[in-house]
Amino acid sequence: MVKGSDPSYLKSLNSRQLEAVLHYGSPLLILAGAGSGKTRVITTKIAYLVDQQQFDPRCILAVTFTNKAAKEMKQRAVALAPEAGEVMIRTFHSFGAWLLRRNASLIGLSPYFTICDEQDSLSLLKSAVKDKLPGELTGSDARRQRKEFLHCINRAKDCCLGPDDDLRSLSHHEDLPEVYRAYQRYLQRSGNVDFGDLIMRSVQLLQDNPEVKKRISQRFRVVLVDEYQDSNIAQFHLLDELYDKSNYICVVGDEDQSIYRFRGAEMENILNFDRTFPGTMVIRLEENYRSTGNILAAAGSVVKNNRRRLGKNLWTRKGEGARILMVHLEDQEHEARFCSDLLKDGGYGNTAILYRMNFQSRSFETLFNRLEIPYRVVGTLRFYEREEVKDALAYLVLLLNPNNIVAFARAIGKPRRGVGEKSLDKIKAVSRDHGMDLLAAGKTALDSLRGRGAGGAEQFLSLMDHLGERLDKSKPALLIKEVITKSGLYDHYRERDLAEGSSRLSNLEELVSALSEYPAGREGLSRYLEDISLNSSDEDPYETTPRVTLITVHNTKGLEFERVIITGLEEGVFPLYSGLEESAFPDEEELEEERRLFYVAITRARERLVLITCATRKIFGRERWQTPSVFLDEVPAEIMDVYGQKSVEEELPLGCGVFHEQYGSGIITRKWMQGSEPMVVVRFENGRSARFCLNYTPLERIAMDDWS
DNA sequence: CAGAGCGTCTTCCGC
DNA sequence: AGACGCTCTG
Repeated sequence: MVKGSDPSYLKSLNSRQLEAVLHYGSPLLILAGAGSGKTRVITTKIAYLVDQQQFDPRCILAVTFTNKAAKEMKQRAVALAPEAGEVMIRTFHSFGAWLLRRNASLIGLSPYFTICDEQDSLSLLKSAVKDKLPGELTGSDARRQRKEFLHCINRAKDCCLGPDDDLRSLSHHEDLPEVYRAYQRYLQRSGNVDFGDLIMRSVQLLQDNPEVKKRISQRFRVVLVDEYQDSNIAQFHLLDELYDKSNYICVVGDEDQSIYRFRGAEMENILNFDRTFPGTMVIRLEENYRSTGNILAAAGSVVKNNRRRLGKNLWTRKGEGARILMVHLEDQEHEARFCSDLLKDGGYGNTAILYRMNFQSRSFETLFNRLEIPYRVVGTLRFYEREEVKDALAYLVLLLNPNNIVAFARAIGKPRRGVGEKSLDKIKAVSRDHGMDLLAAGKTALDSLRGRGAGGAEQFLSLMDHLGERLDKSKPALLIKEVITKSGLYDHYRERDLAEGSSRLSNLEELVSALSEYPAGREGLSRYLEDISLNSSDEDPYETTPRVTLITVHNTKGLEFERVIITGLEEGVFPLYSGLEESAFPDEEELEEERRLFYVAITRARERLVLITCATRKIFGRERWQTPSVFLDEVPAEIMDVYGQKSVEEELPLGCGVFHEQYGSGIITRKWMQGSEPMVVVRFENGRSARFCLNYTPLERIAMDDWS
């Protein structure tokens, strides 16, 4: 079986990596530290299986976390062994979509079902709740409540729980089951699934249809999972359904990099893997090829404060490298200015500026635009989430799936045709009562529509008829072109561009060219729609000028940069306090997740690491005092250089003990800015409180033990 | 039914 | 500070 000599790609591996590549048989857990050559191991393993072990590539399934990672994995595997091109490499969600489409009829869906994003989900939920609980959710906080419900529903799906299951661990809201049920019914009727459904319904499909399960688990003899630390319970179930004792399963992950708890990731999956799959072999990859010694020391010293971990020790053959730079600044404008100063060395392409929340990019963008520093912002406003793009696509979505309520409402209402809520409700009612799709229902309801609505609806429906006739013959690019011109969207957006100085028309042109790569007919269109709904990053591959990268920490997963600047290292920002109240400190689990996030951020750096903390920051349009992140204390002082001084604020954070010459010892209970004057309220030992301006009143910081 | 004007509440992270 | 949704008016 095995060819005469080892292929060259095995020779460059270290012994642990080699062991992981060659292993076969029992379940395998690879604990791969940051920068330990994880992707290389997986791709080599794939290549080895198809190239040396003569596995049929179609028997191998590799699951990644992002489409970008999937793409990269395939490229690298193919570079090692061309046969790997046939291996199925997908994200969990994309695999779910594949499985559901092939078996759509078994679960009462058209194979052309559409995957809805959060916006679509919210609007579906709105209609569902309106029918179900009239008047219930119409208050001023209706939107907030819908979001809350949707959040719970998503979490339920992450756990594979349906509306009839016990949901009390998620929310005690008594309406949740009913809202969930109504929402699911709406999704089904509308021919939609959401992200959670892609996994949950796949699990159900396999559980309810033994013959499908048998077929699938016989096909995929080898299942590889990357980023296993971020899998959720539903994904675990899916894996469990695919698993068969005669199959080979291998998961790769790093519990220290588990950063998606907020959307249902379950660290227990990786922590318990060896118990769940008896006979598991565990291999640790601890040699780091990315970062200098000092950077690894910082990372290790931070993450060792976490209790929930399996533990590993990263090491490197590189030297200590440069010291870590820690910077105290006044506010986010100074933060941006400091970064621009660092960039005077011209290292645009080698530098990434990391932040916890997307909106933090603003101060950098403003300044960099002014200074003409080239930058790219990773992962904001996706192209297909733009209003005009969604508008045009709604017509095509509706062609493929004429039950799609969201797309129907969007398309018939944009541009304005005089069809409003009333007319729409009539059409929906006809569709429901007569069991016809929305386009057919529209025609039936035409007679009963009054006034402006009638003419508009008729015009719209005849356009859809015309497009429908061409659906199977025309290329998607031609169809969308026709949609844009004949629907009136072109005129609509030309006027708006003129009025607002925007460039939405050019986005529509971009849409046409994006579609031009897809083949004619339903299949091509359907493939395009799936690609855009599951693809997060659409980076321009023709990008050549070196640019600074502005990116959230979450988005840096799997990336590395020569120089990394982590900004906003302040209590409440990083670690983020999610509660609305200032006092909503994170619990231990949340804090550990934030710490892992910080760990991920640090380990993105190859050579240089800069940590920035500001004394004040504008949040929600209000200037707020900030306290340096607790994480900064966890980086060893002996490998850091400190720039800038601690401000008055940092020396006297909220809650610290202070001494006043006259009044004695007390504690700071409030802080705010009065104009440019920093003010505090101190509660003294005798129980009395007093207000001071820090510029005029000397307060000495003391340890709390001194007086309490 | 559509657009203007106004009040609200917000924004973590993302497949 | 800005987006969004709701209300009011033509």
